[in-house]
Amino acid sequence: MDFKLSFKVNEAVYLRDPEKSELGKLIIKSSIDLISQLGFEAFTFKKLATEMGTTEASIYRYFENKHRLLLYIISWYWKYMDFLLDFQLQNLNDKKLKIKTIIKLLTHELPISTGGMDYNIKFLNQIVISESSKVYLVKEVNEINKSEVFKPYKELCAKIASTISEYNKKYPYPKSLSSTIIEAAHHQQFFSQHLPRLTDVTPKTKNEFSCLFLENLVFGVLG
Amino acid sequence: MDFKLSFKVNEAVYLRDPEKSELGKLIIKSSIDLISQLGFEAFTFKKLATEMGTTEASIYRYFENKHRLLLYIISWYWKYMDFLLDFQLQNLNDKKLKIKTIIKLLTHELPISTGGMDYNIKFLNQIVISESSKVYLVKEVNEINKSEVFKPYKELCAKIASTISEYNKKYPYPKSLSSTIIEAAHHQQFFSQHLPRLTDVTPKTKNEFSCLFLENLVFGVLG
DNA sequence: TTTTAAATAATAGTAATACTATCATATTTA
DNA sequence: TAAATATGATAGTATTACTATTATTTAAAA
Repeated sequence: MDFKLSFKVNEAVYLRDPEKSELGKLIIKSSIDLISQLGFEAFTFKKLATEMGTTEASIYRYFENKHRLLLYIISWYWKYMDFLLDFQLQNLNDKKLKIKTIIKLLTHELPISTGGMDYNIKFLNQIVISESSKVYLVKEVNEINKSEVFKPYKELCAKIASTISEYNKKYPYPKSLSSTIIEAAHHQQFFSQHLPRLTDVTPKTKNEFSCLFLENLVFGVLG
Repeated sequence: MDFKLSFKVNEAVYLRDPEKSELGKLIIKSSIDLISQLGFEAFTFKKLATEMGTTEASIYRYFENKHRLLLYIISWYWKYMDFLLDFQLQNLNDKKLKIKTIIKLLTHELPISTGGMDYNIKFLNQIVISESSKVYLVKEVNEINKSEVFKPYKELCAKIASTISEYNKKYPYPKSLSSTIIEAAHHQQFFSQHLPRLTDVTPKTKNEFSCLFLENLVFGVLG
């Protein structure tokens, strides 16, 4: 099985499409490595350029600033999740199993053959957990939102919401529950790693914890 | 009723205790105003100093950097919430009502007579919603956590968790539910303001929405 | 194949940020 | 009254977050 995964990210996010050149793809790949290593605050275009053996100016031709670059990476991830969701939910008829599959997808490192994948998924996962909320928790959120760059997140959220509504037609908050489990999946994973007192994680449940908590939560509310 | 609210924030957060001088108190007050106005990313000590009519150097004598200052503000808020919680839960015997009170506290602008309060609570609230997760979503989280500066958050979380356990002794994830409702209270408020498609907010429910969603969620899981 | 256009590299430069250091002066405390 | 402490005023540095210019390489069109 030889294939390439590629997703079209909204043009407003970049100045030049990074998927369309080798340098562009290297920028994304290297950013994922470097952001996961340094954290978003310490990550700079200078460091990225040095790491890649190119210049700051070259990177600025692709992205206006590092926030846009992060937005690109996170958007890519949301599209990727959307794809995986379609892929894994197809042929599933059991509605409960559908929701369980969604929760597994949200709380585990993503499964994919490394063959078709240029980016380090383990690192991408860490970035999504620690940095994704920084793309919208900014003063300019309303401005940024106008260019529809948050669409992938909204679509993912809507898709999960429709699965929730399928499972329980009467539940009144499918979208809020959906965004809550996405966000909770991230912060429960973060907390269980770094601030375990904010969770009920135990050494034994370590890897399964966030998944178990969310399953209990979701089926608790939905019945 | 004439009183002053003041909470001891962990010494590791500051270089000099801002509660102990007029300049210190002005730093906190002005920071709350300026961060809520500019957002944390655009907020700098230079701008704060200019706003206050003092110098950068003076502010650096109180806080190592702006991240520590934010941590101070957020810690103060957590302690304040803890106090309000004690205050509002005292004499309440109905366990369901206790949880409802907690959710109201988390999802509404905080009620307090302006008399005893130096800080702008409306602004503080906006900061907590938009910026609070930035204090722990950093690469140095483990290092920072060693100095116990996240204790106020953990204690608040533990307090809410114990109320949850009181209500339903068998529920296995009181702390995770607690941190989840705290975080969800913030992001559902943020989303319903800025990215409403991620929620089920309606023009009619606007102000009550996050509260209603969380009540439904919590009593859904806890029975 | 040549011409042309586009992408990248190399280099330089600027304003702002995130600090650190020094010294004088004012204020408090011993 | 002396000594310690807090603040103000000023300066300075390394890094960040860009923008601009020109030369060189690579790719596309004629």
